[in-house]
Amino acid sequence: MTAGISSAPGAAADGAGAAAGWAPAGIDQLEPAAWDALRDEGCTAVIAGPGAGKTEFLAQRAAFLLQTGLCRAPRRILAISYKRDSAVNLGRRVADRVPEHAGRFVSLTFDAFTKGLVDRFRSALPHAWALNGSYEIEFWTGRNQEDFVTGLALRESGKRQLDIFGLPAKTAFLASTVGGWALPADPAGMPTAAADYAALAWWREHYLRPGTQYVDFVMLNRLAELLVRSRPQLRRALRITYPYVFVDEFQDTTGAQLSFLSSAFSGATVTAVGDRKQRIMGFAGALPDALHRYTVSFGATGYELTWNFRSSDGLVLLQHVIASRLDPDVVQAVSKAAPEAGHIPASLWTFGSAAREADYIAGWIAQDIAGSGRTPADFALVARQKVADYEQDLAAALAGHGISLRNDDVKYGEMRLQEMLKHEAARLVLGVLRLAAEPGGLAGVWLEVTATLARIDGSINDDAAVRRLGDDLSRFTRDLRVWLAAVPVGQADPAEVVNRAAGAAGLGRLAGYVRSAHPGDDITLILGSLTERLRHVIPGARDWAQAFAAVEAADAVTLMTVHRSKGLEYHTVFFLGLDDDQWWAYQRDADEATSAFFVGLSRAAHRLIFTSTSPAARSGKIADLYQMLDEAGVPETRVP
DNA sequence: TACTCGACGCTCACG
DNA sequence: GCGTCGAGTA
Repeated sequence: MTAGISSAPGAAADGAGAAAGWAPAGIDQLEPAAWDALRDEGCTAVIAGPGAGKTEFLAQRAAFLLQTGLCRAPRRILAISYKRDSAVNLGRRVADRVPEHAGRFVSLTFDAFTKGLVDRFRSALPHAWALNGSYEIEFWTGRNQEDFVTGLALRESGKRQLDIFGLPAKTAFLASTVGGWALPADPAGMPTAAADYAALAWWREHYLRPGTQYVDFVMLNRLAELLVRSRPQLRRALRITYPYVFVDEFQDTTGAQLSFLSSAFSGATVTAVGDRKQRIMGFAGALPDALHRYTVSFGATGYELTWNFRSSDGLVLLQHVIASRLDPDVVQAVSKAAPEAGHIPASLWTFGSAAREADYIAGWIAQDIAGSGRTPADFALVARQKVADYEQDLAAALAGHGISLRNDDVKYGEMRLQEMLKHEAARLVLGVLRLAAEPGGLAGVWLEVTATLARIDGSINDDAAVRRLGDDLSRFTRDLRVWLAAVPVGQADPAEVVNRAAGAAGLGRLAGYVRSAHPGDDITLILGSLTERLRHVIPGARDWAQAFAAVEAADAVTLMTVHRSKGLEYHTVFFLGLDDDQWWAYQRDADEATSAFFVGLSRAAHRLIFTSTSPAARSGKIADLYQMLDEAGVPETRVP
């Protein structure tokens, strides 16, 4: 854990001397290419395949810059990610590694950063693009965009031709057409190119208008880009504050984001990390060659990390077969994972029916858990898409062995399960229910619930008031327990159960609290979602305690799409549905589909099992994928 | 009210 | 590629 520490934390000294003596803290080893990239004083493009320890590399690079004084106080490092989760994770990792400098590491999503610029410097926007009052953020659907393009084509030509301008339809209109147009400081002249003309028309309809102005995050990005391009003072201030910029998952960068980076940070030292082989956001506007374009325009030095800290030898060999298909020049990765004996690294199981598949997988997982001490959370079931198709059979089969299945992607009411379970209000209500159903033994839940109640009450620092809240809570849960005891699980109305529990805080006060503490969130949506989730788990529960625990499903086998699995890892991964139905889009973009295949299969650390219920798939549209498995020597088992 | 036909989403995402 | 949903028809 502490191997390799040779620089005292905080012993920041000047320049090259300190840099030469610096060594990473908190990890055992770093591969040579990572060392070189980490100490490079210019812009870098770091190719990091699955399991390369991207987050750790960035955290160590941050430690290097902060501890050696290359990034001297009060200057900061700006780290840009795409997902909120990733931004939070990276921030946390840096705080772990260099707590004394954590305040100078700013980890944000791309959209959070650009929106923040527009909000803080809105008065500096060129007159023609001024924000008049408070704007509204709109989430336009593909349909909205298509209607706009159709309408524009109709107005301009009288002909109902979608692609009259050769414009992309659906969500690509905002991502490419609006995102691809740099706002002119003075929009007096009419753009001549059709795409730019359409982009301006979009701005006219939604933004350059009297009354409320509507934007989405692509438009906020364009406004932020205009801001830094047209105000040299702001650009200078940004570069002084953030001389170092990190961009994670660079292969997912859109054209708009790349243009923002160039306008805002072309003088800064940028560290871009990514892997073209994991580019699976093309349909949402990610550029096909973002890393290459960045390398050219920023004059970045390329590095390739080839150690894989996640996957065993056999799996790394399999990954190489698919990686070579995506990039013939790819360097063979080297497994640095602790080996585990006794596993067949990869196999392919084929079944006669979906029911048989679910039964067999469930039994196999149960047996493996019983014999190994692993927990359900060590297993993931990954599918290309439409995971809901699998959920019922698998959940029932696993439940037969006392194992629960969690589908983070599924929406209950208006919210995704993952989102809902993290929300303070849902956690409060669920906590109250669990306290009522399981008296004693849930100390952590008690603390969380009383803390939330104190925040709602505004009495968090008033000991007497907090004690009173605790007493009220005891009384409340006791009454709720009596009520629950009188209602059998199967016969209760979940909505009433949730509403009663919400009464612990007072429904009106809870709603008011959510409005002020979580602007934009809606208590009725949250409680509605929790109600639906409860309704969903009740049939499988023997009593209330079981039902409430099942809502959270903390130790469960996870079922998810390839897209959600990105960045995660599991001991054993089942890659479900190697058939034409799941992979119908293969023909549309074989490269992106192969990348999705690569992302999904590279989540596995020790065991990977592909499954199919369609014997015809081997010679169907995804014959290529099967051929790669054959090439890698993956054995096939026909399960009767 | 029952039926047909055709368009469309699927995979992500934001304070 | 296919299931789902909405518009249109009788």
